[in-house]
Amino acid sequence: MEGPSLLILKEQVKTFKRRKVCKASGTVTKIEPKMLVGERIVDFKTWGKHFLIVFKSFSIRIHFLMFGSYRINERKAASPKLQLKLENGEMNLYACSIERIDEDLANVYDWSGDVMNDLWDPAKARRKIRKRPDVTVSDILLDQNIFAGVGNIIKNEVLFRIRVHPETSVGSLPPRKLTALIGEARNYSFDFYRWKKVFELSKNWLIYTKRKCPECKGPVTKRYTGLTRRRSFVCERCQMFYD
DNA sequence: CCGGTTGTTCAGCG
DNA sequence: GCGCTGAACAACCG
Repeated sequence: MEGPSLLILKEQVKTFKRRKVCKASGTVTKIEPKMLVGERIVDFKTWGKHFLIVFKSFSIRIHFLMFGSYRINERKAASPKLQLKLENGEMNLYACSIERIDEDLANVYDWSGDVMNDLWDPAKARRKIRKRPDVTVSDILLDQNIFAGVGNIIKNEVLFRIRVHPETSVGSLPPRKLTALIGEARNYSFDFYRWKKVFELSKNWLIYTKRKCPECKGPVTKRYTGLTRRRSFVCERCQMFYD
């Protein structure tokens, strides 16, 4: 689950804000669900792929990883990692990682590193990238310390949109291409968000899982790129290799 | 029905 | 102590 999906979740639970937890249960082991009972939800926040339930003196961090899912005021067959019953509804979280954060969130998260946050700072991202010229664009986009919220789908679509090959090292990018990469990481994330809300995300993929390039109609090749070895779909003709 | 994956952490190694 | 690799986990789709 990539960053934009968490913004959608945040909207779906906003009616639970300022509500108290009436019941809490689940198979989670890192926290004791019962400790949440009686606590009032102060806010919901996201940082990249982290979904944060903020209580008065602590927060709960949810990470959905690859297979996590949720239901709001609905359930599915599987037993939830965490189920919260509020005064006005319920939230069911499945197959996710759940941790308690006792520190002040301001000391844990740098909001300017989240591509979808109002405080996103592209110049700061650029400075971080400049320090690691040998890293591939594939790996740099997936680096949560630089582009929190970007996942493998966003990576693929951003690289096609700016016509850069996934195996290009960031140091060899012309300055304008680097600007485009940073800009499109945020820009495509918002397109992802808008399309996902209307169930048209996959319909709008240009390169991800595609077999034919939408531009030149040539073949799309599948590679496992960078140190992360994540899937990359690439048009070898349109996504020029700068090196 | 099996293979693959919108992701991350950690053990084990040299 | 480091950087690197691969395993582990998980659930659903095609």
